[in-house]
Amino acid sequence: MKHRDFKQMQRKWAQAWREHKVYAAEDFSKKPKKYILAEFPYPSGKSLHVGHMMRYTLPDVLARKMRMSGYNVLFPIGWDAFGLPAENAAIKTNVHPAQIVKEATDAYRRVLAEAGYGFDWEREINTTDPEYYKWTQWFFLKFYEHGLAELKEEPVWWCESLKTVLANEEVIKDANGNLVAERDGKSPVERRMLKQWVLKMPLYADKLLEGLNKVDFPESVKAAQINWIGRSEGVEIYFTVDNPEKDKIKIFTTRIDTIYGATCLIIAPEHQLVTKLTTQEYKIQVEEYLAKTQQRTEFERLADTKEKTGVFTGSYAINPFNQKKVPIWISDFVLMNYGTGAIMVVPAHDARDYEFAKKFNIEVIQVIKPNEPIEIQLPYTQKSGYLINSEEYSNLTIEEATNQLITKAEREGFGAKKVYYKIRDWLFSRQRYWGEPIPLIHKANGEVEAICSTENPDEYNKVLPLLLPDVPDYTPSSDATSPLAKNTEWVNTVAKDGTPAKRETNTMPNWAGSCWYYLRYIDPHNSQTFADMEKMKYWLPVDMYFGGAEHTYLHLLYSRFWHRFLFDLGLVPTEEPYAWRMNGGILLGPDGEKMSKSRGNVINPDEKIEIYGADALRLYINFMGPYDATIVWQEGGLKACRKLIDDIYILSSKVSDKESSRPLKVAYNKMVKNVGDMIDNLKTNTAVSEIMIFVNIAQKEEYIGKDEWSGFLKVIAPFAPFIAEELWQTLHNYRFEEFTKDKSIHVQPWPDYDPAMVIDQTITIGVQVNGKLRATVEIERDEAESSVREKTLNLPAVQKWIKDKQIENFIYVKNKIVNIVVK
RNA sequence: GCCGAGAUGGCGGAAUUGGUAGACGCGUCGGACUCAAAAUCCGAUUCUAGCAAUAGAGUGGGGGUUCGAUUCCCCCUUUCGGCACCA
Repeated sequence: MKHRDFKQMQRKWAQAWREHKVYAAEDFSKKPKKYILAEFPYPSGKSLHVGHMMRYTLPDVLARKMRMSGYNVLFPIGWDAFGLPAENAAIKTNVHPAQIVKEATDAYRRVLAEAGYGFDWEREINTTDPEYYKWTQWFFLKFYEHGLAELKEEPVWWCESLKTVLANEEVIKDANGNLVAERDGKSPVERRMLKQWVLKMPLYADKLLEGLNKVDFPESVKAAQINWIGRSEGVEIYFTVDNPEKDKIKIFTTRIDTIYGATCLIIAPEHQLVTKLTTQEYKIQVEEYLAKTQQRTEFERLADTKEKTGVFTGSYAINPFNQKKVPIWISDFVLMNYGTGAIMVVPAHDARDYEFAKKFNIEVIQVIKPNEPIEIQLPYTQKSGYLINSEEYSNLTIEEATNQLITKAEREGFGAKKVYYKIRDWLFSRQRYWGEPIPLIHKANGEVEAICSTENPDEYNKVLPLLLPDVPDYTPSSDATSPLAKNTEWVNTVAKDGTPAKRETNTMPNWAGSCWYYLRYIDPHNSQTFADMEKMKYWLPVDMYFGGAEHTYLHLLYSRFWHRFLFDLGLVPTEEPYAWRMNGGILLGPDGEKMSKSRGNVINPDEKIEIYGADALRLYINFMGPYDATIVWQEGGLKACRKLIDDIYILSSKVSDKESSRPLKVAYNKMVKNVGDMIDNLKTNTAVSEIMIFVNIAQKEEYIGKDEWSGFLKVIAPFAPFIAEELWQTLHNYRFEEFTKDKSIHVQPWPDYDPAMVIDQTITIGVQVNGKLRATVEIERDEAESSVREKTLNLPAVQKWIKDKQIENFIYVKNKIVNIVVK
């Protein structure tokens, strides 16, 4: 008896569960809450990708198990639907992006349900829904009102093939080291000078760092975010130029202790003093150098780190500590957009400085010596040792010297402590159509005005959402103007004072909507506010957050920033949005290579569900390995899972009113305990193994008692929700027409196990002689050592090894192992 | 260069606080059923030697701690991912 008509069954139950709201979460329930979140999909293309299934399967198993274990579980889903794929498809097919999104979400919704995911469909959200983006716009205005959203003219990343600017976080290196758009992994980017909206994320750098101590994220994510934020504590020192105007050059260093070893200053080619400091004598060389650096793209400048280049300006500066005169050079390895755009060169203690000094014959003075009298090679870059050649600071430790040097600089006014960060402003405007309109206007006099105040509901409810208008043509252009600019009727408006004004025509990046979607799930239909505070207090923070590693610097950083800002305004109850995070691994094709259409090794979940059924595919995804591992697809494993389901159907014919045999009861209780523990520890691969072990044992039995069968179905319910439901209904002789939520297996309590049953009374332990296993012996649980000793010493296999020898030590670890040490 | 995570049979992967390494599954081999194949079922399967009992080796490599190490410590190799002239 096999059940192969899974398609019809999947559809039937998916529909019934949805109609009866089997997976609905309850606000303010007295049960303990669990908010389990998996990153919501971007609906593009025809259907689900196997990556989606990799991402949602384990969280779904967990959510189902938690629900059965008595938790009030919130496991929601929605659509992150603004952005390029829908827009590009729209341009190509001449269908409105809203229509494309609708078709895609309809398809996704159906497939997700038929794959057996128990989402709370009552809370489905869509970032492109005006009722949703009304609040995205409202939040943006909050940033604007608090001075965190700003219009800035600076070099930004422009992507010509996507025809929009991109944020730093959206620019990555491809396999060849070229800078490309993260979106598609191939479109090259270039620098352009443009006036754009930014969110001032660096102002939250310290809070974002501190917040990491309060959350349970993988080490890799924490380390990566810390590195991306790039906090660096140091000192700014003002060197005086030896010229009639006594110009000051501000340098930044984290190694003030090495200042007596500074033998040169270097300023960036873009530094404002370049022209002034260049003497007549060096003018030609400097101009040549500047021309050469300008030709090099930023990419070349960053990539070409092997060979240092530079040119002397002809000017000198005075080290304020020892009045030493040092030459001022220009080099493109000094970056204008970090620190002060000027550095002191200490060749003896910095690898880059050393390289530069060697090439241009700059003096090298060693000022730090390691504590141990060991031979060292310059540059000595370790931050340990004591000072030499540093006048009154000589012989001090690095820490002592650092403190004293800072004190002196601050007292005498030629320096100050300073912290710099690598993290930059978040570039927040895009020149594309399919995004949230930015709710600001530009007055004729150049002033920017918000279209409403976020403090006044009467006002903002009238003008928000600022609807995305229709335009004759969404095609983006190369001149960095947005398609919205083509709708002049929409663009022309009036300011509050009645003067003519133009609307901001850039749109928000598609990351905007995902910055707060987890808040909206909590209260998706609220028309008064983005989410009710009491409901947020009940549900927040997200207890477990599953997603992709690619979002470490993007979504995961952006949304933490967004949330922390809202917390500071008192709008959300927690400092951090996500208490715990796990990144999903990657699924490789059957050939062990990354899946790609060109390689033809892409696994299509629709196809697999068609052949093997959703339950089998879900079991296999759980079985193939840990959630965060990189795993190779093995069709055989999927077949084995299909076979497991067939075996379960066959087993159902053995269900009897008689009591199960003792061995089966033991196996059952162990299975219930192990599977439960393993799901709780997210080890669903071994949980599936435990189910297989039980099935293997049960197959050898003549019959299975109803109690064990009923518990077994509950245990498999999170993994194989369809077959579990089907067999549960059969077991109870329920009629489908009379289905109600409380008859569903998925709301039944998780089965208990008998602790006495899971502990074996007779156990087999290993017997070692000198640490080598020589035999095994059967003992009673907690058997006395003397008895175990007698038993083991008499074993022939042991006798053989100890016969003429003296027993030095007899180690018996209770119920675990015996080790006989002989000489 | 820096940061993070890894390295266990032919393959995916298992192994509470250190306590019988290789669970479970795939694959392979042998057998049953069949005219035959598929499907299914039964058995074997870390490697080496041996007909076998058995012995030796074995969790990337080398040391160390321990009665005992996949697990703890030190050094090294290597794979994957990320960052990278950030002063």
